[in-house]
Amino acid sequence: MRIGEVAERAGVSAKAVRYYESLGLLAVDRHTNGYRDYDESQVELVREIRSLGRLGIPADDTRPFLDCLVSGNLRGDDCSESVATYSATIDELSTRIDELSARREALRQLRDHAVMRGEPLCEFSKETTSVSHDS
Amino acid sequence: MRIGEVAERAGVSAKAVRYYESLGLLAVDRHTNGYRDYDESQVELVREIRSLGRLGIPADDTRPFLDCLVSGNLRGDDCSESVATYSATIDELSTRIDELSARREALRQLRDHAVMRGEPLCEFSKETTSVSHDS
DNA sequence: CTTGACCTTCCCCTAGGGGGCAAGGTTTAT
DNA sequence: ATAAACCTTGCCCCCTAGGGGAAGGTCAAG
Repeated sequence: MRIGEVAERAGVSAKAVRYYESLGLLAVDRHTNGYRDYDESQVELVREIRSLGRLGIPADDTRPFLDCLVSGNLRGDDCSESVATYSATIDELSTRIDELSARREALRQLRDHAVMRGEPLCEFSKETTSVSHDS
Repeated sequence: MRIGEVAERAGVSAKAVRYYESLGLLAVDRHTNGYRDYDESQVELVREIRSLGRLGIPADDTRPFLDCLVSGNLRGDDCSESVATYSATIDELSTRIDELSARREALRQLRDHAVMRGEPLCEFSKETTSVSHDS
């Protein structure tokens, strides 16, 4: 099977498949004319990389799942290393979410203070102040 | 003033200062020997870029704040364009936080299902199952 | 004169590919 | 046989926000 068919069946671009290979995630045979030659199991591997990518797991961190599949397991997460990767990714996401939430809160304060300085001391501002949903 | 002093006083690296210039955020004079020559106000601009960066506002999006300062305002957010940038950044952060939260929830489900498959049908598993704080 | 601190430009690196180009292989239709 | 159409190959540049380092110019002090 050539790269175009693999890409289509896995739902990614041929460029992405070559990129995964460049990361060492796929060991690809070559035809006599230099074309890459894939088999069915590698379509599954590309799908695994892709679906983990959608979950925010970087391609470089998918090796446990790929090894798990290559070892004969039906699912990439049927190995303890894969589950550990899940947990590590969850922790990283939590850290990231906390950071972004703190930034958002800081920005809201800055914005509110700026708006207050911009509309200073309007005694009857209740009528003109927007009460709509805040962003 | 040369770049090293600007960098030190603004709390960034000289590389960062050159990078800001390459983005068109700073208009920098040159000495006769080719060295960049800065004045006090540009230290303030670099500080503004840096502090906005810490809030998650990309350097490229700091122009309203810099223009506001250059126009003579004491604060970079004393202009409506700056406040609009605050709001836009808040919205982007909210979108990003929602995405990450959804990913985290999906990962938790996958992890929990994987763990259940890995420890199948343990009738007296209550004693051995960890009750500690989940990650 | 030389050392050391500081400056300059230039190039490669990050994650995950996207876009594009020139060259060459394959297949099908005429 | 050949042309069109499509596929594949490698290669290079692009994105963040600079970091690291090379190769070399400039200046003050010893």
